[in-house]
Amino acid sequence: MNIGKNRKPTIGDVAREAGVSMATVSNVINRRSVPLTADTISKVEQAVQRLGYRRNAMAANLSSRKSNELGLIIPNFGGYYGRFAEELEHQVHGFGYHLSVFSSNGMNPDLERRHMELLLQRRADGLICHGLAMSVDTTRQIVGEGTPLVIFNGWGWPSDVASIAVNLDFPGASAEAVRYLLQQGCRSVFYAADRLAPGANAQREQGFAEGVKRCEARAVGAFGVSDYDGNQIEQAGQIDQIDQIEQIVSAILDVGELGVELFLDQVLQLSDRRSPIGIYAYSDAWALRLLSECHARGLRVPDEIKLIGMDNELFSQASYPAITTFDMPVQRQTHLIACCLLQQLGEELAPEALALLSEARSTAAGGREILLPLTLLPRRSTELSGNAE
Amino acid sequence: MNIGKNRKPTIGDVAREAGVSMATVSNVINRRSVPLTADTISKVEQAVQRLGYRRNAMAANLSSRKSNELGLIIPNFGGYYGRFAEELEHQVHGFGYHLSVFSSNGMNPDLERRHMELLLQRRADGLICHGLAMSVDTTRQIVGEGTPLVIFNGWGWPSDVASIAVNLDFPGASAEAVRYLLQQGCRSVFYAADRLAPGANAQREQGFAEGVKRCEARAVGAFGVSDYDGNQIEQAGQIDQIDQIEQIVSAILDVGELGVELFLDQVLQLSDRRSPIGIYAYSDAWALRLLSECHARGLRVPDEIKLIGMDNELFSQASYPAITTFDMPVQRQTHLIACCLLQQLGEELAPEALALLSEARSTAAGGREILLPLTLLPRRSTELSGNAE
DNA sequence: CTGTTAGCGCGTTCAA
DNA sequence: TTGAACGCGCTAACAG
Repeated sequence: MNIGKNRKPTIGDVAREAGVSMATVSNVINRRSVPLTADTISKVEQAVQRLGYRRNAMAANLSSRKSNELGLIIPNFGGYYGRFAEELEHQVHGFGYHLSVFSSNGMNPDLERRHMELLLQRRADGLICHGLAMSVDTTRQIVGEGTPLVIFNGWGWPSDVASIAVNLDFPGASAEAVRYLLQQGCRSVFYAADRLAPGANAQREQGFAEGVKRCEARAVGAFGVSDYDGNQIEQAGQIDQIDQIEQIVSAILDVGELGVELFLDQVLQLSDRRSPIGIYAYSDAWALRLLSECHARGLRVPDEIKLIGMDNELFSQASYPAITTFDMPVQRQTHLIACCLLQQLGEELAPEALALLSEARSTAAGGREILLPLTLLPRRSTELSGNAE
Repeated sequence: MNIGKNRKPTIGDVAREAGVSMATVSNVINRRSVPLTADTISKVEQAVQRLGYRRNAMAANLSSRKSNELGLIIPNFGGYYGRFAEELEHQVHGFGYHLSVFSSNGMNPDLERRHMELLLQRRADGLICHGLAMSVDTTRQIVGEGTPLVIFNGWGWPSDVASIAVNLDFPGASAEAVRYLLQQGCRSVFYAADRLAPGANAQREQGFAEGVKRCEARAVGAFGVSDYDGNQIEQAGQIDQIDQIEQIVSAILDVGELGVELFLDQVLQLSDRRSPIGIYAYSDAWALRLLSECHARGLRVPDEIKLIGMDNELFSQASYPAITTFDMPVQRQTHLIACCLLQQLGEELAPEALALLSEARSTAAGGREILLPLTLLPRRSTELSGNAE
């Protein structure tokens, strides 16, 4: 069973053992389209079995100039990103690709760089990266040309470095959070930001501000004073129960920096307390911490405070009361990403996949920044009449 | 800057560009120990720069018969396992190794098999696997000999397939959970099992049962009737406040199968309700769900129900009341694993690392199953006088 | 110090 | 169908 000293059996060993040529062995192993005798096949397979042969991927890849490997770089393995990785792995596997997943440990630029360098040295066929901590220039320099790069949840990447970006619509979701909080009776709304978090906080802030502005415009419009913007008014038409709003108190506070206690202090101070306070948090994790702090202070959720999170983590449903949050369309996102990348790699996509892709592209900014909507999942933490706690 | 059509520059191109030989280029790139003229080095480096050369890892690995790659297979990317992966990556990188992480998606045997096969085809230098879903025989057949395999959180692996196992002491922790709950005044204790979970549930069950038995023995011993086991008595000596226990109600119930509602129903039915009920859950996730259900029923935690989880997830601290749980010594575990593996790969370990390793080995069962203790983190959910809720 | 050369294990011709 | 031969890009001896 052993050939030499410690050497693993090669295709040549198998050929000798089976009494055929190396080419034949290769053909059998790779299930080529060349016609092969059933006898030959079984001879080879038996030899493979006897010798315990396993193909050497490095040699195969070197020879065929293709690694069938895709690289994924995410900030961490938890929650959304973890689900993302698992789903994407599944998707690309259907096309014969492997996915190597690396965490940049909270968007550490050095780690990002290192992982990316490794993937390129391994001649990965394609790269999928979270909006990176590295500068555009650095990234451009590293990835150069030749290796397709798809960005997800990253904004403003020039086309010469990333072919496309598939993003979640955090701005839209944030505006929706504001709208929903107001609709549920809040007259003061706050965004619990986390500016150091490895995610799209800026997009959330922008969307939050936008949402506030939009509602104010609508309120003003209802009073016949002026309007903010024709288009905005149109969208504000969705806001049905807040016609009487005169003034909305709103603010963006960095809970990451303040901590939940100081954050809540400021929130309570800024709001007039004559209506429930709405808090939209950067993530479910922050929402949970805030919820806990409310409990500790005897602030009733959702009666006095209404909470919205983001990510639909398992614990947001398991907490008490369950936290309203946004569902992340991980599957749609990974599917689109896989399609984009595989297309660039010259794979044959199914017609429906192509249709989906071109549809998504058509609605994208410049065809290069696809935006996927998030779905609000209303739960107890934002209910109107608080039965909960 | 471009050589041919689409070909990436090779070491040969660099050599030509720099006016030196391929071997010299290789020496410069790999920072060999051979002495090199500063002039030569700069010539090569400039050529590398000009051409945008990047070493081809596949060719290098093929030639050197070493991949510098370690493979890690975990059931999922979340929580403990995610932290584990990141930490291990960090550890092995110090020795020039890369870590490729794969999730088996909740211990799917097919995925495990596929990932393992891939890693072996890539000629990974070593494997680190969570106690696998695959049978021992299957694993033995796949991994064969030649590639060192270290198991973590897996029990009963024969030495011919895995060189060593580095496990967390779930049995010990579970016994400790029982002891602690009783000490905190509980007279009925339950283990909320999850038999389908991709983790060491059996070990927890065993430890729980052991813990109960131990305490009963101690109680009986206190009444001078008989004892369970000399050694057990000795250990039971740690239990200081429960000498008067006459009878402990205890049970193991599969919350994964029952769901939290039915589980709690049964718990309430089985216990006499004259003292707080202690519940030790398979994981923090289950503990949180149970906590939520308690809230919903108006059961006060920790006054009426005391809860212990496992994993020290972020949310267990952020929930209300904060959940008592066990801290996982991720760093110690990954460090030991890295040391074991690197030693087998012939790397030079630091003396202190070697000392640590041999010490851990000496206390291990047969020297091949290292057991790492978990630390209980007492929090509000098990406090004596319940201020919380 | 530097250059030459022979593999590493496999894929892919192209005649036979 | 098969077999021999070349190339993938690099490393490792050894020879200068």
